[in-house]
Amino acid sequence: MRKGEETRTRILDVAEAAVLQKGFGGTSIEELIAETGITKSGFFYHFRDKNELAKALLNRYIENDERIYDEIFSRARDLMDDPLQSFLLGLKLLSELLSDLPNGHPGCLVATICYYERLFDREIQEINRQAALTWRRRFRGMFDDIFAVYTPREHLDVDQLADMVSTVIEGGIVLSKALKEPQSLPDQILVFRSFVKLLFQPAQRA
Amino acid sequence: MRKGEETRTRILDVAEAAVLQKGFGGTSIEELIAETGITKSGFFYHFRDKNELAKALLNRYIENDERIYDEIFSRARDLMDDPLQSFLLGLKLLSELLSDLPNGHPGCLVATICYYERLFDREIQEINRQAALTWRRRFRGMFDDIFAVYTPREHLDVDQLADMVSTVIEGGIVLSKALKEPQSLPDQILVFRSFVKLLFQPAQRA
DNA sequence: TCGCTCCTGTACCGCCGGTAGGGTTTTCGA
DNA sequence: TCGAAAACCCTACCGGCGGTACAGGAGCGA
Repeated sequence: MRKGEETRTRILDVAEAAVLQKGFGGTSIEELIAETGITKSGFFYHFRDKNELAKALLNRYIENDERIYDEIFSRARDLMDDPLQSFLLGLKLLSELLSDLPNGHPGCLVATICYYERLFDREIQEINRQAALTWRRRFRGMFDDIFAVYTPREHLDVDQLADMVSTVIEGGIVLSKALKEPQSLPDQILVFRSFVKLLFQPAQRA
Repeated sequence: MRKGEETRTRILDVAEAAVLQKGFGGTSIEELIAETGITKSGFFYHFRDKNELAKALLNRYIENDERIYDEIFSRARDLMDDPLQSFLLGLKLLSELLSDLPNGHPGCLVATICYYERLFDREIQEINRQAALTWRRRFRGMFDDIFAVYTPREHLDVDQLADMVSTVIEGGIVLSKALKEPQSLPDQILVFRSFVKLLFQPAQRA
């Protein structure tokens, strides 16, 4: 029971790092069992096939992702009463967290799966879709709170505005990886932060 | 000569569609030769290995990508004298072009390769990096022109602002694919367009 | 007619995903 | 403490795939 969980976790750890570097197709099961110090039979005891590994990997990734967002934005809310200031602080904290990663963001599994769609069954694609929808709901809630207090200088759809957070993060990850500049991702988040600040700044200024 | 080029192009066409749907690892050479109606020997006559196929694919994709941006933004410049208005129009045209794709954007090869880095040699990674840097230079040039005329309401680094265009496009593609909502990508570009408009809007307004 | 481009055909190698099935140790609850 | 379930290991095998090797042939321009 306990031991099984641990081995399973170890496989997932190794697999996650490999998949984010080489994609699913580029990650072989034989390489995973070699690094985990397990046999092939042992692997297939835990996961029926590669698809089930992908599902477990994705679910764990999403869970962890949500936990991080929860922590950051609830801390921001504790420090700032105003919904706009709280959101802006959250973006700042997120940017700092990403800046502190020594090798940059390792990559997003949701994005990886997007570029692999045909290889996986509908269930995984649906998990992926739900993850993106959860992001939308999360940030939409924050923008709703902001709209209750502030009037934007430009009319924008709230869902699209909420999606912009995910867009900037996913796009920032891609750009960071392509450029081999880990700092790009946190920088892009701060640029987006400036845009949000601008959007809710009163039109008339002294 | 002529015939060879044609076959090569046909292989690349089939490969590009397959790679964007399943990634490189998920695309088998055997499947490519089956669809192209060629033999394995024929394939390896044109490409030494999968890595060379990837290189040819990437180079062709980037070339085509550049051509599209050239067309859109030069048309926008023809229609608008003002650099800001011209850029805003360009974003609009880009958004419309992407809206008209029946199945949404098929995916960006540069992003695909990012998530596959370890599978390819340094040369391909460098091509990828140069592509992202070319995007930066292109949009930086446009923002430089805008800064010559307008004063932004918030101080932002020009390179980071230029990168934001790529970020939004790449992120929009990922989100579009994850959500299975093709309209998200053009929508996100328009949200970004509003941000740019806001950034250069005079502080004082009637 | 020569030679080059552009292939086809055949045979083979080793890796990988996955299956099958038997055997062994570890763990934990009754 | 004992027994059963959990958590593996071992061996053998299959078919697909990336890639190699090499022989040969059709078409075509000089």
